[in-house]
Amino acid sequence: MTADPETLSPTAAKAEMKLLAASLNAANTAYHRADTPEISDAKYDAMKARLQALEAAHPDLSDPNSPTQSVGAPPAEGFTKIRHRVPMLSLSNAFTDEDVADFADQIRRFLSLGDETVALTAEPKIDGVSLALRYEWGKLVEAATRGDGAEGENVTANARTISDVPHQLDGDVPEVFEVRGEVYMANADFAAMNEDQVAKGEKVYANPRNFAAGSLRQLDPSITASRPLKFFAYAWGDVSALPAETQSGVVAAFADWGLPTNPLMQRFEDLDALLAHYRSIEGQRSSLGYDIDGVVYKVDRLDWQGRLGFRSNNPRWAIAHKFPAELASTILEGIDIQVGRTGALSPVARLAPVTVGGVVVSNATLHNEDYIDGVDANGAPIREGGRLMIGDTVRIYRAGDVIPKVTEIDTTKPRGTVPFLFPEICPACDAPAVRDPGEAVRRCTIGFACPAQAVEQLKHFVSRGAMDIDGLGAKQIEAFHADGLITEPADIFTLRTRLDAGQIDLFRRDAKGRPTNQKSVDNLLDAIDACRKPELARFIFALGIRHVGETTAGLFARQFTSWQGFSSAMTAAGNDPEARDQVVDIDGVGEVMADAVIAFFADEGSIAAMERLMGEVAPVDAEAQSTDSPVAGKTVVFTGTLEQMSRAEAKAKAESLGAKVSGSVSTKTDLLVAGPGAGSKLKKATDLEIETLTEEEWLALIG
DNA sequence: GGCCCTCGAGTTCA
DNA sequence: CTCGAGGGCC
Repeated sequence: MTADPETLSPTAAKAEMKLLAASLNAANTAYHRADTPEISDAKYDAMKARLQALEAAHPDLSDPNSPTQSVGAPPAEGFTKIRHRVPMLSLSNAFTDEDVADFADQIRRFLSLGDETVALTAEPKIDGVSLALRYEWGKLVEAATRGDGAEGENVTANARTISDVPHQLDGDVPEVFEVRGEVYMANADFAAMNEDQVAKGEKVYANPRNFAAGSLRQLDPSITASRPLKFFAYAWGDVSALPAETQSGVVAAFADWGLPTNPLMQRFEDLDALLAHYRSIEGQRSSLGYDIDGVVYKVDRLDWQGRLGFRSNNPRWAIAHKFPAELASTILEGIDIQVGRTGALSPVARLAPVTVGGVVVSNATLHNEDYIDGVDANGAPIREGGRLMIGDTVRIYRAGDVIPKVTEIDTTKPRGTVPFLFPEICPACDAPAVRDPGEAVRRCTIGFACPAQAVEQLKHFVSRGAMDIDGLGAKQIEAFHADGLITEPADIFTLRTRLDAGQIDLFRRDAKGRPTNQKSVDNLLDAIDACRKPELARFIFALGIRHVGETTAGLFARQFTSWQGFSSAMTAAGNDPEARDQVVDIDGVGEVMADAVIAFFADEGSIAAMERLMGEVAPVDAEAQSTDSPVAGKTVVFTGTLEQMSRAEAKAKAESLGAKVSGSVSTKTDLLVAGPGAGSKLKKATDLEIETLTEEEWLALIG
């Protein structure tokens, strides 16, 4: 490809163009599949430039579908997003029989059931990938992965290639029915497929779950079709009606509709029988033919599921009883210290690589200084052998089959001899690192001035739950920070003007440190511009104020509704004890959180950084507390004995309707719900002329 | 003051 | 996922 495009014969030009187009398309596919290493970016750019030159010289031969034409159109760099109408939550875990008994007790208490039996279903927990299938009038219309639980990826075309997934359900199916379940790959199929992959020189997967996940997320559905994926249906999301009043009834309906369901699912009224089933499934684990990592229990009655409702991240009516994790032994070769966003110094174990649960692990978290010393927060020993020494043989496992953890020292092996001295200065900036009394964590003391903390803060700023800037991930932040192009959040938004003014050069690296092209620079700047009007909650979260996570940021956003309202309230709280009290009075905010936010709004450095940032972005006002329920925004107190529900249930219900539930009557109380036996609170409420309702009246009010 | 629940922060590997 | 710690209840 050296001949001058102008002088090339049309036949030769056409042949070369065809070849180039094919290579570029292949490279695009490989890149987006992120499967196998392909040609370098430099070579890609050169080939593309050559094709463009040829097309310019021979416009009559140009193919309208040429890969050069896709420039300007959004790259097919992934799947479209689908917002789950009902969030796809994870389950809380039980590890012991006692945990399971606690789970059952908690349900009984929450529902005020007394001695009534709670029937539970039990089914194997498939180690695969969750998938949501939306059926309308029995016809499959959409399939989505779990994603972060709120938003997943649209993998409809891929799901249609799975033979276990019916395109059409049989029988009497509600108008809208979103079936949820697990996509998995059988062990035998996995072994055979991986052999194929080796033969073809393609990527080898570590375990069936990764293979299933990789297969489901292929951009080319024909590849998904070639993978032997299977599916079990066990749950549902958005539905117009339900075919039964119990968990087991709905799953039975699934089977009638033609969906595959797990044959080992059973219903139990007796806890011992339930646990026996757990042990039976555990015994069959190796002969099932597919990977499972525990047994899931669910409250069978759906009306009870409804009353139990949800905690912030998981339902109260289900739990996963996990099998004991696989352990592996390896040598502790050293301990590294990482500096987090808040300056926390976290020790990480450097291990001789070892395979655990099908994955090679060479690092593992050690949590904190005490953990290395082998003691808990109270100084009580947590492991035989005590303090970890470099050179020890340690046992590790992957917590939740993901995060490697060091558990214990293998005291049958020769012990290490080198003690680890926890640093008292920050390894990133040499500033003193101090451990406050009563705290487990040692922290670098200079905040944003520490380069490690600054980078972590910036990463947090652009991260998914925060500003979520497409194409500006951790790697890019590190690179831009190292080049001095981005040293604080506001710098992200001035990249374009600085580039236009010729002050900086962005044509340097992409995610992998390879040269960028005009297109990726344009994409990045457009993505940044698209984030100039963030939701208030995301914006507050992005600031990275200590103790203010996603939930608390949301709380502040709903409370103050505007950036102006929030920032002026926090500034005022710094100067006026009464204003501070008002912040502490917000339900869910205490002294520590309030002071952290106040300190942030009083700090000169952060004030200046925020001012610069506010010149670039404009957070959009949040919705005030929902107002469409009769109790929204009201402060409610429950007293006396509630006869139709427990205190916890009443509180959860009231809060879900936008009410604030308080424990004591004050002038701020709007409503007192008094059951039999109400005493001083009722008297106080009457004295204060606060509206008082019986439990029946309350239930009538909220419908 | 102690207990329970929830939230925040940090973590691995592909 | 896990641990530590904050917040709120008893």
